[in-house]
Amino acid sequence: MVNVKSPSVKTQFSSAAQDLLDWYDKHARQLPWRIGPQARKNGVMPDPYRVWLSEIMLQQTTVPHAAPYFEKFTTLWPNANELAEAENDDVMREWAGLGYYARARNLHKCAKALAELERFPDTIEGLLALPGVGPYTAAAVGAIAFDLPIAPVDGNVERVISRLMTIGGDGSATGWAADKKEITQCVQALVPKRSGDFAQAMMDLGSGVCTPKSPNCGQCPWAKYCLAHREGNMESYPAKAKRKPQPIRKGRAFIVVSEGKVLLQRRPDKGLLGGMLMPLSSEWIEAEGGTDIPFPLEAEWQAKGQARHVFTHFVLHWDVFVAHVDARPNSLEGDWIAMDKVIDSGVPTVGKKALKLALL
DNA sequence: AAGACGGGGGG
DNA sequence: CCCCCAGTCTT
Repeated sequence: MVNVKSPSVKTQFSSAAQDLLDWYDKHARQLPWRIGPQARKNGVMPDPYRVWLSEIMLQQTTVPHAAPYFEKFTTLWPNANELAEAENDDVMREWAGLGYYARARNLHKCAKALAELERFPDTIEGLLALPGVGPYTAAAVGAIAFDLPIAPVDGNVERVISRLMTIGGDGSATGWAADKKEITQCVQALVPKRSGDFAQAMMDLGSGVCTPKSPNCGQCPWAKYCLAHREGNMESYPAKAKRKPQPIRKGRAFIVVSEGKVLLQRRPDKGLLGGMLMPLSSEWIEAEGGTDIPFPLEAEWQAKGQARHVFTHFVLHWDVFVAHVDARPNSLEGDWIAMDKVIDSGVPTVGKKALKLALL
């Protein structure tokens, strides 16, 4: 256990933090939601709304994937009040493809909560009270938007600190929960006055230099402090989580086309792909052999192949069928979307795969 | 403490 | 193909 209060450790940490800031001043990524280090030194601070929006999008999501969504959202809804007044269907449609759709529902809920407040919460407790904002996001927004003296701890920070201090590597005796607590204490002890830039520097370092595999230690401002680097054992930190094999679920997609339009239905708010538009489908079941799934209506169903999609905890094998019918069946509720528009109508990626098989 | 919850990128 | 994720909420 590192004693973060010992004077010699404090001195080392202070020097390491400064080295990181110096590196960040030279190498900071330019990102759509970011105010660069030079501007921040001149007193320019980012709009908390944009910081919050970016951090929600960046949960379990890479910068290149999130960036175009950020541009679209801020164009459509430049502030929390505008987002609060949006139709929920529009918010869900624009989120389609980003994944973890509970984030989108919480995003809209949060915007409505923000619209009721006099100003954006600028304390950790205030931020934590917002829907969809957990310990990481509260710390990130607090530090980046308000320079609160706190360090957000995400996967990048865990990896960087794990290596810097050789905490929680393969074969750690203490267990990951205790290791993570120690990592959090360490990075908190490192936080300098420029806490917002420090937080962003840690993300840039983890993302571009202290990468999970083949870290670029030659470019790292912390190589001279890094205990894992000294051991030459960087990739043993942090310990890799053991992964369970994912079961296979099977089902059938039923793409119904009538008068040049395709039927989509909105899924219930709770659960997988909650609140999203999807083509008709059977249930997705873990089944041993073949599945005998009934069709939802009498028609000439044409088999179009199998869409495969990896979810968090299972793999879907989705047999896609299409039927062209003369009249819209009265028995089927939903939205009818023009065939040439339906692929980009706000359907999650798994639904897109099935629609492409059926229509292209 | 464990499970649910998407999707894409890299080697 | 297998690895890695810029987490939060529920149970």
